[in-house]
Amino acid sequence: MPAQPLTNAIVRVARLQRMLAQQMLRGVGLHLGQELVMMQLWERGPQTQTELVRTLDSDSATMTRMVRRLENAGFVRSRPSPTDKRATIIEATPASQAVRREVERSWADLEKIAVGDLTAAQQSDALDVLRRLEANLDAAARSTTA
Amino acid sequence: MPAQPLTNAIVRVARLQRMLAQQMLRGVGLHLGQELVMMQLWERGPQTQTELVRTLDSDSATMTRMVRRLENAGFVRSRPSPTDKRATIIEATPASQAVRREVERSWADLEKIAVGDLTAAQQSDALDVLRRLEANLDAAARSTTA
DNA sequence: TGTGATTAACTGTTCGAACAGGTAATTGCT
DNA sequence: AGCAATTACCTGTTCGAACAGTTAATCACA
Repeated sequence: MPAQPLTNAIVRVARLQRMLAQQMLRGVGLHLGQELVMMQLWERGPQTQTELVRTLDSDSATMTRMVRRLENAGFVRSRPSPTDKRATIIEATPASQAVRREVERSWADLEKIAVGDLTAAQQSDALDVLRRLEANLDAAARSTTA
Repeated sequence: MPAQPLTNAIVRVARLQRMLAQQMLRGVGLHLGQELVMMQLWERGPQTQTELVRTLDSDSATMTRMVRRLENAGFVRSRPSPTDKRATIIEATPASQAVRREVERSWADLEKIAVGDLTAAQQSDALDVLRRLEANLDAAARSTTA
């Protein structure tokens, strides 16, 4: 029994989830994290890098390079914004649609794995617990960041 | 409400926890992940790199470089194993003890933040939930890895 | 005892994550 | 209109994470 049970449990769960997601994405040709960008683009359509950063709670520098790699890999295309010369609009390429279904299936599988044999009520409890933890951590993060 | 509620919740909780841990470690001079190595060495004493890799569920290549950086930073010292010429024994330096208390306090703080105002019963429930998720994910990870 | 498999550590490479800065475009306010 | 602050994006750098492949030492067993 570790000294910080919750903290350690979160670390372990997150690492396992990460590992599984990575395995699943491997066949698709996406690196861990890139799937979040693609799903965002598939679902909400073309948008600015800054919009992606904000929605995914990411970093400007990380997004610049991630977009460049996705572009080199043919998953994404970028064009200058017509209204703001500083901004770049990113969109999923038609070719990327070929892997969309598989990415979405991977995430559905991941959820299914996590759920396991939990009953509907237990799933709901689990979600409550995670939301509670998130709220607690978020409050602390906000107070030290701000 | 996201399509994969548990998956997304885990991702968010883990990211917040990570951010907070990083903030806390910053003042100590340790990078995220290095604190796990140090705590292992502080608690269980000198040990082989391979032992660290196994206990922390890490990677041989990652550990090689992490140890080298910790050594350059003065937190760790390495010496050849007397019984196995392939192996290196790593130990925490006396100097590293200066930050031990602060690292341990940080982890205690992190736990306290996660716990928030949860009652003892709720904490126990939360732990059960996380253990359940871990077991589910672990089973899947093992079956695909093996 | 010698030989083939395993093990411990290392290098090379690519990636996301984070921080520090830097430039050009835009906005806000006087 | 003009200037300061903000914003969007970028580069440089350091880190852990993961994968592939190398070398040297050790082990297992025929």
